Amino acid sequence: MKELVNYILQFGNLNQQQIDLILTKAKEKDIKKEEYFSEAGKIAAEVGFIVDGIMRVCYYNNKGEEITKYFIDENNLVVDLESFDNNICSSAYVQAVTDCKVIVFSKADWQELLDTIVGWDTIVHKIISKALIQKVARRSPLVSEDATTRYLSFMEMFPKVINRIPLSYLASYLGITQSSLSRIRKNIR
Amino acid sequence: MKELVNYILQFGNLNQQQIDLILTKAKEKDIKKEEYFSEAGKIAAEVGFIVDGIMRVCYYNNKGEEITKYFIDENNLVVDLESFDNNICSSAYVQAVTDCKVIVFSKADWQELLDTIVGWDTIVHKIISKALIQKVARRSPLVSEDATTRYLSFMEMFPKVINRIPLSYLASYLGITQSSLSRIRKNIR
DNA sequence: AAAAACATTTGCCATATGACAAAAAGCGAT
DNA sequence: ATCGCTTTTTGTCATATGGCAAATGTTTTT
Repeated sequence: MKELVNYILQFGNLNQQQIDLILTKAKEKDIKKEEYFSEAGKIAAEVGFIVDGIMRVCYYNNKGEEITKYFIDENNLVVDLESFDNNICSSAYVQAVTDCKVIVFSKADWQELLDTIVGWDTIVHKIISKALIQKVARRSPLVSEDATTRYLSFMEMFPKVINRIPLSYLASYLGITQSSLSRIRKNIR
Repeated sequence: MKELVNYILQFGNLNQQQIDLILTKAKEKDIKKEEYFSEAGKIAAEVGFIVDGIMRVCYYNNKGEEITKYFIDENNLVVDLESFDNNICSSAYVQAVTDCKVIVFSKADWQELLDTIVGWDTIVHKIISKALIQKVARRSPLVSEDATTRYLSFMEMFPKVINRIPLSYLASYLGITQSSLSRIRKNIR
């Protein structure tokens, strides 16, 4: 739980009592490779914090292709915000790409913490804003760059991730086919 | 100012006194076509609300091309969050695409409102989260769709915007060249 | 170790998009 | 209406990427 506490304290201060309260609600959970953290068509029920492993957020586009919207790795929150906040069914699902260890909070517990701990809502908002800004910042450049540049940027940005994920997932994240990506890799060597 | 008040009240309740206080800080401002609302290399100094007109958020990529990251139109907030929140220089700039009428708040006034009005921070966070989620949702599909699909989606999503913006801006938003976009338009007719 | 299942690479060809330049159309100022 | 400037369209050709299928490589199961 140490990682979670460190992560939270980056965004604001809490006293020991508050931290302890948060930790009473936290449950460790293992998610095996390829299993789901949350599913499309359901309402997101948990907030998670990835201690170890990589997940991906996906959806099916109108051509029926499975698209990886983004990867989430260690020391990051994983939650389908739109679904969680608004109690609406999600159009996306979150799947473990590798075996994952996560710390989860149920929706009810999460709400209770928000109601109980003064300042917790501010911290949560900061965490979420930062994550969203990051998502936009990562996804946006993909639109205007060519495939090779996208791959190189990804490698630079996530050197630790790139060798732990299947080629096909990365290709769909980058918006290219898996054979194109394979050729790009060959050209780079 | 009616539009601004309506917009705000969608996200939470405020009493008349609180609304009045907010309005004392609000200043109307006209920005002519092609003028800047905020500039790259500077720290964002204002939060704006577009009453009329369209703006675009841009940056130069590493090839020196000007990229339009997104368009913002009527009844939306315009603020460079990363720069505004963290007091860091922005890498992006915001330019009026048409003549614009905006309501602006200086950073100091904005901060004062946050400190004074109970519940205002929650409303602001909701507004910002929603805007960020929307940005991700709009930008993401561009990665995996082909150019024609991107254009059609844009048309469907922003029928009121499409005829008020130059082709070149839209092309850079969609991640294609302006001649490709021109050809795509021809094929659709 | 062999077989089966899955992931990646490669070949071949079709197609979409880019690059560059010129022509055409649109628009504002006089 | 005309001129000059900007935006959009079009032509030509080069190139990147996609689609599909086969071959190769890798991992898992038995």
